[in-house]
Amino acid sequence: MKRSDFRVRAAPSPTGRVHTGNLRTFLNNYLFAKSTNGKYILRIEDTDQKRKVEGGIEAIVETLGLYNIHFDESPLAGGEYGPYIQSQRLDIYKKYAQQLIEKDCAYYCFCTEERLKSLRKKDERSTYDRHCRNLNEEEVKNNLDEKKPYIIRMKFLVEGATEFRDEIYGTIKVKNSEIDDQVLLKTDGYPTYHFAVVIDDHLMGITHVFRGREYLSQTPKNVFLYDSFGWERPKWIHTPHLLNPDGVGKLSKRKGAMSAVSYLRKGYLPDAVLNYLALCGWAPKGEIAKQDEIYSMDELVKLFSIDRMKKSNARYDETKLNYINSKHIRNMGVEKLADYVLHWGENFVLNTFIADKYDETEDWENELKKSVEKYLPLWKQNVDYFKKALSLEFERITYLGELPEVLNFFYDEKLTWTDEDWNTKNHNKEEIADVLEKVLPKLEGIFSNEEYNHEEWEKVVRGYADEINWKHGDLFLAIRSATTGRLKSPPLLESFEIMGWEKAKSFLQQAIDWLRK
RNA sequence: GCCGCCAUCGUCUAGUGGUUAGGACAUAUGAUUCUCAAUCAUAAAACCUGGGUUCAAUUCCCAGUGGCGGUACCA
Repeated sequence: MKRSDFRVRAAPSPTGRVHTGNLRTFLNNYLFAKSTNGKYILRIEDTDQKRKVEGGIEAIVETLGLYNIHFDESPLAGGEYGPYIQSQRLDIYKKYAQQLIEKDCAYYCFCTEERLKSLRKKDERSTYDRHCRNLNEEEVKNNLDEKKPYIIRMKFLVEGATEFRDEIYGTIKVKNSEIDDQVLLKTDGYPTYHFAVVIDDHLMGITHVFRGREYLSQTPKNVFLYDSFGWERPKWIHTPHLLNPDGVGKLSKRKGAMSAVSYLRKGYLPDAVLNYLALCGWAPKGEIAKQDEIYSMDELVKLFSIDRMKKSNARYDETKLNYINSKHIRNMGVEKLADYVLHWGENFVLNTFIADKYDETEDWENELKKSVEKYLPLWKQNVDYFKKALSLEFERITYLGELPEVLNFFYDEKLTWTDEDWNTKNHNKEEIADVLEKVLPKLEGIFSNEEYNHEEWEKVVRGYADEINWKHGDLFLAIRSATTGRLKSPPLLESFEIMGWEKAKSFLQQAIDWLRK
């Protein structure tokens, strides 16, 4: 088989939610498909009617699109192997279930749920007792004639063991006595996962079943079906899980998983999120790995290979994600980043996605929305000014959501302070006010001369600090608080040059008033 | 309970039958600096335990322990 013949599918339930964990699974599938030049297919597994959700498919496709993950075939894009939604394939499953009965690989079961429940005692083997396995033809016929509700179960092997190969975990062997007579068709006529997945993967020509490790010990059920039909087994690739930061359990929303949309809204770059996620459980070969671990999507596609996948689970670590994101932001450069930020504000923060229907909006999202509503028009008003302001801050942030706040003094007319915004360790507020009042005309002197330079500015401030016997740092800090409203900011001179002296002067005066009030 | 899988610094990982076990994030210290960030330098930090096999085991085998997953008319 040529690599370009590879067909890989993602098979989510249409819940509309894409969280960190499943985003990673989508990514792994995508990287494998693209790196082998194969096809990437989306199939919706909506066989549980209780969990059916309206619009969930659109939400998933939309979300992945935001990350530049696209499908070659899907319910929305179509393809030769449709329908790509399992609830639209019920006749197909019924037909193949009948075939299995004819082959004596499956049987009707009329057991009630109550009966099955009573079989399941805690701490004991809970496999089905195979009560209906040996009903004779007449009994089955009678029950069917009586319209008794029924299900169809696979007639799994009783003795021996099932062996199969996983591309990551190697040869797996499970005793057949461990495997239940899995239900294939439910009372409502819908197939179960293990049945539908085999039928569809076969019919859709899936060559590589790339899925989470939770299916590993269940795979013999799939093997049995492939073998019963006489179909060629696909290659199985089970991938380790992403665990909670504390290492307990699969990553859950409660313990740090965000929705895929929320990452973007908060101001993580799509490539940065994917960069991080790809590195969980996978690493490029030592010799070709980049020291800083920063990879673009293109690079990931080039480097990806399943023999570099780990077998063990990885923990989710937000600090590493933050590092990767800030690197991606820096690497982008101001020009490109400025465009992206404007796009981000409009299309990620202010926009409402289909996917938002399926996740609660967090408080920070509402607050971010408010501040972007306020500042985005100002940013857009003068893109050149925005780029200059951004150039001072973009290397100081970890995600874009910080921008409205850190850029505020470039845009606000008035600043507000609290006592914590001043370094009052060495000097009290009155002293600071007096000094600011004295330093103001000196600064004005500098900026009124168009020929001023960096040395001159430093000389004036330091000189005055010496004069009044202040530490240089204390004076810079006082000016900083006055003109930016914070104790931490980009370098002052550069900030003044961008915001203009008039604005800085106005802040100084406001600060003096505030300190004295 | 039973079954399957896994096990390198706090975290993500590289790597090996003989290595000073490498990198990244995070942490600490220092340099630089008007603060922050960045940068540079330095430090601390790991082969789960016990048996084998072997001249030699972190590496191979077995057991234990721990973790994850499965054991549904969920996927």
